[in-house]
Amino acid sequence: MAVLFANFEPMNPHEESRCENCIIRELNALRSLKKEELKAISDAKVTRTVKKGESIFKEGEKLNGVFCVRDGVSKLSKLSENGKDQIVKIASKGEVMGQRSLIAEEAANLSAIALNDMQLCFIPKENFTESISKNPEFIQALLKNMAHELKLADDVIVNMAQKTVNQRVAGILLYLDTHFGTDADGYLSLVLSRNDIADVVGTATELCIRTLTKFKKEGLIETEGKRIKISDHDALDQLWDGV
Amino acid sequence: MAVLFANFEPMNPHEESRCENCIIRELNALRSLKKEELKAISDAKVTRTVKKGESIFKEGEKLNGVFCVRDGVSKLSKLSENGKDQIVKIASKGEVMGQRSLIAEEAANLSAIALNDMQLCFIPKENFTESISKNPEFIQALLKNMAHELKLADDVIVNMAQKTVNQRVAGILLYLDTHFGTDADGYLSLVLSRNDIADVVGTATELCIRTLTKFKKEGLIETEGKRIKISDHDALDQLWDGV
DNA sequence: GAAAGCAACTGACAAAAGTCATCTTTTTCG
DNA sequence: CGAAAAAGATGACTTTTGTCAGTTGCTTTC
Repeated sequence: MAVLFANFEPMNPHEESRCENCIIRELNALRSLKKEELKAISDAKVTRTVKKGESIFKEGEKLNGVFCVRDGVSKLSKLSENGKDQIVKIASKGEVMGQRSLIAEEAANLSAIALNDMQLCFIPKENFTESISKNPEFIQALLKNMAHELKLADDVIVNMAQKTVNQRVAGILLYLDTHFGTDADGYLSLVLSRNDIADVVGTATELCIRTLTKFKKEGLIETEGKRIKISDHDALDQLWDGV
Repeated sequence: MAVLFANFEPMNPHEESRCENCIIRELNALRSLKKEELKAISDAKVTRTVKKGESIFKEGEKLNGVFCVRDGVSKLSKLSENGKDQIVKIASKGEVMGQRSLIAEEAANLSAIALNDMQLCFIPKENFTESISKNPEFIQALLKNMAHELKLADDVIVNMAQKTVNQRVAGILLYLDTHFGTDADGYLSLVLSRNDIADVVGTATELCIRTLTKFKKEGLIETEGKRIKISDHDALDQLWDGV
């Protein structure tokens, strides 16, 4: 399985996207939040609309709550010292952004930017931390979750350090396929700019484009504008695995 | 500050290294473990000696406890699919290994190998998980800790993806300096093989050696056998920062 | 203390990745 | 709509990184 992000499993598309559902899904696999807590959180939340390209929060900012993605997709990136952005995570429906910062009581380490029009729920810090301090099951679920994310992060470190750009580009394509699926024509549903793909892979945009062009010539993918269709999934898998 | 590992702050060298201290230090900045719990853990622990080069645990293994480092240094690495080892962390006195796996209830993601002769305390799973389930302050300290490690891991991802081998070699030298200090002659106290340095940096041993040779010619470092002395700390800093 | 084995090192070359300039296509917006 | 801006694409070139083959030198061990 192509691990380029410390992400959660793909969401069941039939799942509802109400806020109650979203916080349960991300933070609370064990359904450990009590009814009253959900109600309290639900009442406190503020819904916000963010347009494509707009910033949700920036690295270094102090967050006073967490954002739950109701709809749309956001990239979480960090500016490296050489001036290039590195995309560390892609958050979509049902995922929560900012909880790491709240828990660690640190400023945000990443910037969040909307990749398309989004609907967000904002849950104030107080509601979030209250659940942490008062509900042991909730903390345990959170802890387990973080421990799992930490493993995935280690995997990403290994992949970034050891895989070639070729392999990592194959990886992001497979990732987009398993996590966001394809449209009616077989094209990857989540359309990223070449520049964003390069920022995920950690390479220059030109090399990213060249790599995609090469994949196209080799019959691994087809493209139409910025849209990409995977035509030889197995070959991409093998490329990723280094066969 | 050079972040090549998701590690903790350097340990105060005057701190005692009894087990009570070690688990407090790593997992329990808030001194949240109660006296009786410490006693119970202390009684249950098993001390073990591991010689240089020996394995402590291997990735894929199921751990039935955590290891606390009493003395010596261990590398935590993962074999990438292309057959190369990537060192993800260096654990030294006072640090705990294996807790991530226990918390996530997953097999070990990393292998631990002693870099020199070591003294370890083994704390059985039951003692560890009991503290987790019964002591809310303990979990909170752990959670906060994990959240912080996650931030560091993200930083490492960015560094591996965006920095050159040159910069990353400078980074590990600075890291070794701040975390393990120097001996009487000014040489870095923790002596790694060129191969291990390469495995931290994520490059080939030959390139790692060449880079060190270049640093030597440029007057950034001096070497004597495998020992390394930093002669121009500022220049290494600037290199790391990409100035 | 000699042989074996390993780690450090070097040269020569190949492959991968980055950069700069330029051109084309698509998208955005007044 | 049409101009301007942004994104995509490609060529030519440089730099970085990887690989293979081999030498040197240290250290371990019988």
